[in-house]
Amino acid sequence: MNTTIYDVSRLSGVSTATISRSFSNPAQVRESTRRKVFEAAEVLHYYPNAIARAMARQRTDKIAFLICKKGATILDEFYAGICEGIMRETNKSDYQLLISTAEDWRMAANVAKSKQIEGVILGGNAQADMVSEFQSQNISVVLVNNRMSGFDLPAVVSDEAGGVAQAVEHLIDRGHRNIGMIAGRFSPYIIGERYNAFLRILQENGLDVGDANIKMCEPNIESATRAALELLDRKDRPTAVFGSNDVIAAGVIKAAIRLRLRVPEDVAVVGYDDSILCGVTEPELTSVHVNCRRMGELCVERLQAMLDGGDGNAPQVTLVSTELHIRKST
Amino acid sequence: MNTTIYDVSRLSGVSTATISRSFSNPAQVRESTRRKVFEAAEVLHYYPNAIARAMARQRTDKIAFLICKKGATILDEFYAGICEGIMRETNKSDYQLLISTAEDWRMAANVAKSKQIEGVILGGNAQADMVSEFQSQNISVVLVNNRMSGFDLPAVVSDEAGGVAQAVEHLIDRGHRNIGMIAGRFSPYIIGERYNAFLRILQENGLDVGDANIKMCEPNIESATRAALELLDRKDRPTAVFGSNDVIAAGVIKAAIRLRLRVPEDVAVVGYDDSILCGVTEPELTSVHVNCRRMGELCVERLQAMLDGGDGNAPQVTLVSTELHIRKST
DNA sequence: ATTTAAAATGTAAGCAGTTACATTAAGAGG
DNA sequence: CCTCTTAATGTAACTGCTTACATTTTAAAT
Repeated sequence: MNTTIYDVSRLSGVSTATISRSFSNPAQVRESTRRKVFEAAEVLHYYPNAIARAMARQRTDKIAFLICKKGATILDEFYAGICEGIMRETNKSDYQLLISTAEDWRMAANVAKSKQIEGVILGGNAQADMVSEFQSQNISVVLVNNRMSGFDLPAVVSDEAGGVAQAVEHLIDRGHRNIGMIAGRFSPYIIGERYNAFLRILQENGLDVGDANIKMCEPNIESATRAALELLDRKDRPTAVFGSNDVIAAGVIKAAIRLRLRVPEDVAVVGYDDSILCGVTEPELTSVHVNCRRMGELCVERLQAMLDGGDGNAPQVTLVSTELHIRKST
Repeated sequence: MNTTIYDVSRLSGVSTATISRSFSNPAQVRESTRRKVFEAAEVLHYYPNAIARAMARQRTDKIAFLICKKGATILDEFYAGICEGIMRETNKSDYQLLISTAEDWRMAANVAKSKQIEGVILGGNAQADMVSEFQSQNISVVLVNNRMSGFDLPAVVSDEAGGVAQAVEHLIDRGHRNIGMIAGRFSPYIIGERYNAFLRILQENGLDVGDANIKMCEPNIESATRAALELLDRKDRPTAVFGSNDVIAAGVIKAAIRLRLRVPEDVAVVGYDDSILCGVTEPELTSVHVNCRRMGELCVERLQAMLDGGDGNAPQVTLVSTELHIRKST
């Protein structure tokens, strides 16, 4: 079978306890002994068994990233970015990462329990039920790109207000006074943040917020294009439009092309997310860059801090700042 | 501490062996006994401990998806799709899924061993070294979107030749006789397949393959645009261009716009992957749809078949067929 | 009612580590 | 050279489940 710590013990003439210590806490073992141990381990191709270790330590070092979303595409560019950050940061540690969609929170909770997961990062629209289930099972939770009232949960979110400010103030700097918005119905949290921030920033700058200048649409490009056509096919149309994300903004550009409006001369467009689409539209799309990878990394850091004890003093909500990438659409 | 099988045994008056069987092999246990067991388990909130189970069975039920890629974006739309398929299929089973990038094969191998992974799905450009390491550790391997000579490995791949045929024959059907290609340097496997298929299909249809009609470029839209400008800025320019993927094809459309060529009247464009970009370009891009999700699912099925014994008779290479999604660019 | 085969259940020895506690070795100081 | 303190190592119980093997129950057949 596999070589075990006992085989190494036999060959090296050192007790299993010391071998165990050589691997997990080398400082406790004298240099010379340690060398004997590692030599024997080398010879036998010994590698500690994580399962047995988990069993004995009553710790699994397993964390999970659960994406609570339904629909065709779960891992869109945004969540893929977060996922990469999570993977990258997890790779640095000894933690193992499970990734799963979680349409059904009950299932997710069961999985977490039976798989002995110690902490989860919840992406998407996590439900309160789900969170309380995790908490009752003593599983640490970090939210990403979401917030949940009624729970004292650490969350890692992008600075939505700041991002919208960058986008809209850029338009204002360019001289625009009549600015519209198309808001796609993505997650409630995101849409709420961006919508509110948009209104607030216009107000702060003493600009008018006509109802007609804000349109809601479904989260796909066709719907966005339709909404933008309505918005732009008027004499008093806005001279600039903020799309609540890049897909929406791409729809605005499409609408402009159909109406034979020039971008950015007749109408400037700004998107959000700085996705791959930005290089594809004609003209290229100015957009708010969200540092998804950093968000993912921070989630793992938070979670590990909680699991390794300490936690307590960490700020509850970690804000990741955005950056405006200016391209030809403005 | 946690409730264990012994607690359930005590409360229900049934031996631990029978309790174990009630959970993992209910058929072996009489209905009435089983009920007693589950009742007690319910009362105690007992849930089997996967770690202990793995320890006792000498099986971990853990598989991993390793993406061997470097660069900024690992989880692009394509791999995200595969990943989703893998997650979905894994969710149906009792297997646990670890996901990791694997820039360094040596690291990957160590991880796999220490984390007691039983099988891996290798995406991207897996190296032969890596595969032999896994095999020597008795870890089952399935390749996805790749093939490796010298190894008798099961692989799940998209039908590249078929996909290219769909794209190019569609152009031929539309009356095009002078067809160009822009090939981005993505993974060697993919580019080789698509390039060769392109040549073969032109030949099969008795069409000329002038060297000038095929351009290589780096895998980004700027480089593709430059290559397309060269290709299209000639009197004898092709009337249709096949981009080796959607990003490349989007570059072709950009080039056409700059040269004031109308798409599809002056030049038709076909892409590959049917990504989110297709709805964004103006006009929308005809593209070869790859069923990534299905590929992911098939990987898991193959791997589980191998792990659960049987395997043997399964076809070594599983081909997933493509589908041409015709839009306005042709 | 008795025999017998099959089904259900129980007993207890692993699985491969960790770690509290006991023991021994190594230096330090007299 | 002998204490004494501290560092290093060893002993063995423990983690929670599975399963080969032993034993008991059940039901069918005589």
